[in-house]
Amino acid sequence: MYNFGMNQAAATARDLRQQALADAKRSHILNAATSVFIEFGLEAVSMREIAKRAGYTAGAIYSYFANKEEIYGALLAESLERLNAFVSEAERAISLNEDTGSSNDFLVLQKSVLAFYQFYRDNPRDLDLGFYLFQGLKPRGLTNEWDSQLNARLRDAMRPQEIALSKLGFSKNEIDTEVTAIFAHIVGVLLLNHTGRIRMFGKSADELIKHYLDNLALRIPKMTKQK
Amino acid sequence: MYNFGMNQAAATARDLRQQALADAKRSHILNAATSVFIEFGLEAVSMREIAKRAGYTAGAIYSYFANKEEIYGALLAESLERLNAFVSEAERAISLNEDTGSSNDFLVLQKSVLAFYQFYRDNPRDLDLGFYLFQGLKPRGLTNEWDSQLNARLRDAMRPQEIALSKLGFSKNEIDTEVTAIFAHIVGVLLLNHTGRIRMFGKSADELIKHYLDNLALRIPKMTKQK
Amino acid sequence: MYNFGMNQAAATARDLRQQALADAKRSHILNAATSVFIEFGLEAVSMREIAKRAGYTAGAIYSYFANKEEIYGALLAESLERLNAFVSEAERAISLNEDTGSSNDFLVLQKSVLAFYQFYRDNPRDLDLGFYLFQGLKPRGLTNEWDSQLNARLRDAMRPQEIALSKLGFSKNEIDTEVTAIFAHIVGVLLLNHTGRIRMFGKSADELIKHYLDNLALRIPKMTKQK
Amino acid sequence: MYNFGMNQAAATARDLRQQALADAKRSHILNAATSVFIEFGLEAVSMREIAKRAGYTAGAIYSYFANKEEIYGALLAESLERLNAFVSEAERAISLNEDTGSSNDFLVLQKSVLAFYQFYRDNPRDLDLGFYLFQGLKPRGLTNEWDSQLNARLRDAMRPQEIALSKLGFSKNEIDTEVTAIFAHIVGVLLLNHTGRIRMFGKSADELIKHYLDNLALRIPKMTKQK
DNA sequence: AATGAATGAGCCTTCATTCAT
DNA sequence: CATGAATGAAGGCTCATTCAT
Repeated sequence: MYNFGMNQAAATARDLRQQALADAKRSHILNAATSVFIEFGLEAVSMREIAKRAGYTAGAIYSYFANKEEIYGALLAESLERLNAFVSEAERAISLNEDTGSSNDFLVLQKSVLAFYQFYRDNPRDLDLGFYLFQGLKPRGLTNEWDSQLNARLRDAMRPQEIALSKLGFSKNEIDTEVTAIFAHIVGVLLLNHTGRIRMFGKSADELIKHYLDNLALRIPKMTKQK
Repeated sequence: MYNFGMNQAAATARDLRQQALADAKRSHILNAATSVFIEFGLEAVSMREIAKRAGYTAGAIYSYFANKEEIYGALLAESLERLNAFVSEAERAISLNEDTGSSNDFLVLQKSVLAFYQFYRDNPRDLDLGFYLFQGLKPRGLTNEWDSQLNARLRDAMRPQEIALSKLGFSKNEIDTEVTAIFAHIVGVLLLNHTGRIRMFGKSADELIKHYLDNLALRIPKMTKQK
Repeated sequence: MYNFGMNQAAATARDLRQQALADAKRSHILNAATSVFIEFGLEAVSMREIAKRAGYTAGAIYSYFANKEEIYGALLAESLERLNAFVSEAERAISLNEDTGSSNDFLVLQKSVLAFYQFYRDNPRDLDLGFYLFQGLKPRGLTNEWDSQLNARLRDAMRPQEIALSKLGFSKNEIDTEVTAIFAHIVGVLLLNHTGRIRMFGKSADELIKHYLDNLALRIPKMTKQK
Repeated sequence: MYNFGMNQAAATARDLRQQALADAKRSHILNAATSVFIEFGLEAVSMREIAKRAGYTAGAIYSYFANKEEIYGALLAESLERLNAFVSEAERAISLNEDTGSSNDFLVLQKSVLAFYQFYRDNPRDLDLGFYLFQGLKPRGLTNEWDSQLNARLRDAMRPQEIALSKLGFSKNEIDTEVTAIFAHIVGVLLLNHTGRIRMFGKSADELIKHYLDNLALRIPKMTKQK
């Protein structure tokens, strides 16, 4: 009520500090969850285990997350952020040494696709999490709003591809098709690769992605027109 | 155990009979497991539930399967059998009203790919199992030999595609690449479809598969040569 | 399947024995529950505690009862059986040294009411259970059928009163009213007594019941008529 | 804590102010508890819930109440206050349009009994609390002094009945008996009604109370004498 | 071979309460 | 004074697995 000798700014500052602290702890718990997840897989991620890793009692976690599904959701969100950061970084790298001409558009497309692919290739646990996103999240933990937001972030990571496709002369409808197909293909290849089943075919994941991109190049309207 | 006054031959005959009986019961239990699985999904497949369906007690199952993972493995094998049966059936259907010419080879390729895809599209539970094969199976349930055998059956289901590709003029190496790519693509599309995330892109699974096959047609060596 | 050297009768005998054994264990668990209940009250009756008393693991209880509420229900049913046994016994005691005349009918009424009252006065834990019956049982544990059955057993315990009232000339409607009023009064007195609040009034429970019966005597149609 | 340069009088004045403040806050918390209790029942009254309603954190409550049981006790006291207010109000309503004569005394008795009954009939949550008072309150929350005080308030609510009975010619001893019996009867009827078990008898609570009052009328000394 | 009892570990969650800040 | 983090105990329940019979 009373605020003797503490001005509004100080109070706000304290709130901010506390908020930051809480965020840090949330983050700490999330890290614990991630480490359990990495070490033992998703089904081992129990509240008890997370708490143990984080140095807490099981009950303490509930100060930060309403339930288990919310933790999963947060894990997922964080993963998608990293994906986006990675993709953006790749895009920026290209822009820096860009030259002109439509050939560059395809290069951007390539790099964007590759970045998406490589992120999951090099971070297999995020792939697992991604699969979980696509399958297991219970309604409680994944409200429609949450769901939309996560979907949106996933699409964000594919935005560069869309833009590149657009510049390359694909129509709106074609873009949707190609982007979806690219996504599906990457997912398929990643799954094959991640589970080691790809050995069964004697091919490498990188090869397959390259193959797909090469064939995609054959379908580029602008290039085709130029012919 | 004891073998009072029974000669070796008789004993062997009895063993055989008993073996047959045991196999039949194993099969019976597997059927029960499958039905639970199909009806309620993989996480509902508990020992108790399987046993109940099979008309047994939970404990009884352990006379036939060492543990739960072994059942999962067997479930998987059975699923792959059904996949192969479905694909073979599709192939046979084509052969019956076959006409001559290389256009028919592509038709066979198409039908083979579609059969593979449709099996999992229409039997989502088997898709779940398939993902489980690729991910969750504990070593206990999946010995190396088992693994190879399951892999082999999976490849069997893609054999018709390989043959068709061969007839269409693809080289050995190209065949491997294309088959792997097809497989990856189908898997990706199925995953997208199964989890409903495909809606996010405004495309249908069938559309995507058709799109892929259409593009594949453009790469057929024989057809290209004919031009 | 096969039943070598064991005739049907033997099999049945074994089933019966097993059934008896299971019943005995159910009963054992119920006793454990009762003892916990008596010692610490209803809210201390947890599955873990019951199990501990019974010498079991918590999970083991679920072989005999589907859930906690079912245990409560069984406890209750058993309590009502004892109530009925007690009331019947009191009734029989009267019949033995019965003399004729309507005065005897009132005696029966008195004894019936008293038996009901005394059972709960002398078995306060059954009273607690009874209150629980009337209040707390969750739907799961108390299906409508269960509920009806328990209600029926409760009414059974009041049947002697109804019959006596009938013999004493009360009409059907009057009987219903009086029986309900008697029941309510007994319940109220028992509650007051059980919780010790009755001291607040400087009266004893026995006194109050006597008072009620005395006043009831003044309303007896046959006696009134005789006047 | 510290009292730098402040004389005793000033300190006392401040203490008083603080005491008043603390009382107000206690009251505020109690109101919150009451509202939770009325809305969701006793078992929903958790420290967290109370705190939330009061705009506090759970921990803050402990500045005003030693523990949960103490809150229950206070809740009870407040409930009894409302009961008394209701009964007094009913009494006052009669006094206003009073006429003379002994018939009015019985009317007052009737109204007093009815008010008591109706309060709990129409406020079932308070009935729950009442039962809790009579049963569940742990020693911690209910010191002897507390207990006496609550008892006293309960008796207060029956004072009008006692006075009316006295005016109607009942002796001291008879009054005690009748008041206790009335209380017991009301409690029994309320319990039956509240739990819905009354349906089992095909009677209504109001009917039963009326029945009891009618019979009580037959025992009124003054009226009997007049006859 | 099959039962059914039993275990023991595990699950998520809730709660009153304490305490440093 | 009030917060919010944290505890620790408890709650009901499920499940794969084992084992005597």
